[in-house]
Amino acid sequence: MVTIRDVARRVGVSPTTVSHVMNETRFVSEELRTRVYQAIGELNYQPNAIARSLRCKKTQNIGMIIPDIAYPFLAEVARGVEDTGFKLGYNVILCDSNGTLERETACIDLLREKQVDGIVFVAAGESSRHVETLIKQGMSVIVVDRELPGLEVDSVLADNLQGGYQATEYLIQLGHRCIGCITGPPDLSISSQRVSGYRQALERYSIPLCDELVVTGYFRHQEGYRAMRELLTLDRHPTAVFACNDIMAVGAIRAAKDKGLGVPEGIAIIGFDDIALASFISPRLTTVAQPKHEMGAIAVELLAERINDKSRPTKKVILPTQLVVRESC
Amino acid sequence: MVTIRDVARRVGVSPTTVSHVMNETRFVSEELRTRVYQAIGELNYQPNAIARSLRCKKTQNIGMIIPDIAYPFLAEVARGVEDTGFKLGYNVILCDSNGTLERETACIDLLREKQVDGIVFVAAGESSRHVETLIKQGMSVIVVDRELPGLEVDSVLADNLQGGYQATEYLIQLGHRCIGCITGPPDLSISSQRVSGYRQALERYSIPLCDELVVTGYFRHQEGYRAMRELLTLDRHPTAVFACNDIMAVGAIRAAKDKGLGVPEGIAIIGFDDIALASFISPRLTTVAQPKHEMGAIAVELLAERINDKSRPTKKVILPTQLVVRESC
DNA sequence: AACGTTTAAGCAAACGATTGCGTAAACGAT
DNA sequence: ATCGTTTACGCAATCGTTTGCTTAAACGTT
Repeated sequence: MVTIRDVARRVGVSPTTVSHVMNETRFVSEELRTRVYQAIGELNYQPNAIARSLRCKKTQNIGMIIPDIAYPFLAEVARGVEDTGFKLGYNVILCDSNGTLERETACIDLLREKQVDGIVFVAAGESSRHVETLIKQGMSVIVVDRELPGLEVDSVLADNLQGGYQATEYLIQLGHRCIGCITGPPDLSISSQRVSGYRQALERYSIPLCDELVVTGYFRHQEGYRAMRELLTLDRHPTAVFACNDIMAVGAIRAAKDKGLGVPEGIAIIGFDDIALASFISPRLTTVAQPKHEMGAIAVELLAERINDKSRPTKKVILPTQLVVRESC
Repeated sequence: MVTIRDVARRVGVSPTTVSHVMNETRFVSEELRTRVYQAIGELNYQPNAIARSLRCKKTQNIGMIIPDIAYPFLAEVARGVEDTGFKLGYNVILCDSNGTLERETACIDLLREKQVDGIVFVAAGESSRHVETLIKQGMSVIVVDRELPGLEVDSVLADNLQGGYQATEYLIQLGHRCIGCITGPPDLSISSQRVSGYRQALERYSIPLCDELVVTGYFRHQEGYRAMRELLTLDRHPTAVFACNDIMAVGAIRAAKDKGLGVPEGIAIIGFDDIALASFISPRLTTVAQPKHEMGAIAVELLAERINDKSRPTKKVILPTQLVVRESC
């Protein structure tokens, strides 16, 4: 491995000077500067980020803990994180928590050992204990797509309440009066917020809400499928369904069709997220879009701010959702 | 920050001893050992991986360069990588190359600076120049889902030829004689291999192949859509289409339906990859499955082998594909 | 000519771990 | 009692940078 010392030796200067020309951190004569750069080129020298990190006490790495990188919504958020992380000079260490608290804790420990400058956190559940201690220990953290109640922490998420309202209102405006809802995990506020939006819309239009029309689907295809079947066994089954994310909507459409119900003729279905495939499946999925890439981008920006100023007051940014009308309703 | 020295001081021993009890790298008396562990607990000490990396010249980090983490197939491979990386004690630094050679090179440089122990590489194109120099410089590399011609490098990929053959043969066995093919980027061998499989199957069953039935789709939804429209304008349009990946198949189904053609009644469509959503969309997608998670897992295993033995001969593992019959044909 | 000031660069100590070598104490053998 | 061995641990160098403190040389002022 070629080190800064090798470069220095070849030019006939001290490592100090080489360091200074590379970082432009103090004046070096034109002549030396060019000679240093030349030597760097000739030796194909690349600075050792590990050594620098040790000395400077920052790694320019951030961790990203997410429950499942193969979950389309998260993958797109991750793209945003990686993208603007790259722009801001950070690399991201990916940690898949598999949705379990256990792995989550293991990831946190690993990332601490690796001395990441900050952590982008999409929690598995909504338990905030470990995040709390993490922050107390001085780690910079940004929480994405989660509400960790009672925790002073930067966060970014979509306006799930509004989104749920938009979805439901749209269904109501189409004339539906019996509207089902397939929720995510009940302990996730992003899910319950969407459901609240659903309830508020019903209330606003004086439609009585009926508990058996709300069934939990845990944000997974299979569960969307199962939940829809359940809804369809109801004596007076819904004419429209709000699925709290797109992949459950896909599962729900599947279930409807399996029962001989066309979408949207037989039953209307609206999703949430607006994943890439939404506009291509059949029927094209009407859904509520979250600004996924932007969420990732803002997350990293907030995190960078926090890293550079531990004492700035926490921010919580809530991004608007947008109804995307296609064919499934 | 609490260092190994703090622990040593509190126990009244040298840092050496603390290091040795932590790494179990030489005998330390039972009594000291427990006292050290106790101090570690009390101080909430966590070793600094950066310092260790500097000294030991390995980081236990691997880089993963991929064109797009939001591409479902790659996301699932990435899960495999992250998963078994975790098991083998590696963290993965995610680098999205955006499919451009430029970003790819930038990622490589960054990862070298960060001193990763190895790189999991899903190339944007099939240019092997930078990978070649990377390897020459002593970096451990595993190439996934790509063939880099004329390069001595470990690699893992599915048997795309077989997969293309399976898909096409299945269509033929269903009675189709006029079969279209929507390909990936022409310069990607994984795509051209699938097309070769397609051609071989036609040949095997003595079906004349017709060039206008083969149109390039670049592996993207929109292109799948566009390509299908193109196929449907043909005088004698195909009765079945092999799309070289699932998301193009989804786009193709969309295009067929937009033309009033039902799937599979009007036209049969088969995909490739078997992404998670494939079994839930309508119609359920018949496709050729790649062992995505396994590919990621094997990639990391091979990479770990290579890291531990630079001189072992290169391996190229080719995983079998599997026809998954559902409803779209 | 003597002395301060500026300019351009080097010395050496960090950063926090690991590890080859050395050593004091205890023990056993003669 | 002497000497070799074993046991259980410490010393200090090292990994490759960065950076506070110095310094030699050049220059300007009186």
